[in-house]
Amino acid sequence: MPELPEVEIVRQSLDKKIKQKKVEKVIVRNRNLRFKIPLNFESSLKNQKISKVKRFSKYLILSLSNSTHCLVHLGMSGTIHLIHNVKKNYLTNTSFYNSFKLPEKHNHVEIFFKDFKIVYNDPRRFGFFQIIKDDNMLTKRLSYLGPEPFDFKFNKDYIYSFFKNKKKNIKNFLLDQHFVSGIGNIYASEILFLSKIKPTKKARLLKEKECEDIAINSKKVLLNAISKGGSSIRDFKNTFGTKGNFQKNFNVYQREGLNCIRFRCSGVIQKKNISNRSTFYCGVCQK
DNA sequence: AAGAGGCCCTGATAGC
DNA sequence: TGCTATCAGGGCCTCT
Repeated sequence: MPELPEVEIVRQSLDKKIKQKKVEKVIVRNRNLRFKIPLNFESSLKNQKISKVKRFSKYLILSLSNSTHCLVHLGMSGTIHLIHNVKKNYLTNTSFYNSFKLPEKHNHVEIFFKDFKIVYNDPRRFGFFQIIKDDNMLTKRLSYLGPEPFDFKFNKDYIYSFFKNKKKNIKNFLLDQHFVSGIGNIYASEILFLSKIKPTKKARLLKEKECEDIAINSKKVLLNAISKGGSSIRDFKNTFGTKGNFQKNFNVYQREGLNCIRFRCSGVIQKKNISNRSTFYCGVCQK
């Protein structure tokens, strides 16, 4: 489900809702996520105020009033649902919230606030929750990640020099969080399409101009996705239950066999497995 | 050290 | 209808 733009959408709606709110109760129904949720997880959250909801790459960070952090990753299939006290829903204008029905299964973590709760649902359980002791530990925990595409460090020179002597193909590098963080399988294909680069091209063969295009188009694709509310394939919704719209803007992803949208290009969109992830590209205009 | 591949897990869908 | 195989937006671990 979530690449950087989807996580950012969740962050925005979550921050609006729980900033400065106190956690009243925590229920963990299944501790077996990617990492086992420790037994003291509940007590580390309870009675803490959420000072802010932040995000880095695909990680959500709930910063708590005692300067610890709750690090959250949604994995492939994690979603966060906002559930209001039912009684109050009839009295207030909440069609907004009611549009997001809580699934029946896989609600692993519930965090209660005064008059609502947030529920973490994750069928595949690739996501996780971790308590991080302080800012230093948080920095350490995330230090393996490369710059986000928005970072000024993610520029032509960085990319070009990183790719020196690298034998892997460019598609794999866009997915490599050590190189750049936040891009996932959908947006990797989209970025390469805009950059007119074939996903199987070896990284060390990229020209400086192509590296520059990657820097520019990575920002462009992700920012555009955020502005459209993320991509709602497989029903991604933000915490309020509103669907994103970016999937209507896919140029190549899930468009196998359809015509290339590029002006005067006669190509047809191809689908190819690269390291077991499906990859879409135009066989004609991406070189 | 870089790179390839397997694995964690459930659910939806396609094909027989 | 019911079986099996394949695929899904991520990332960690191991092996070479």
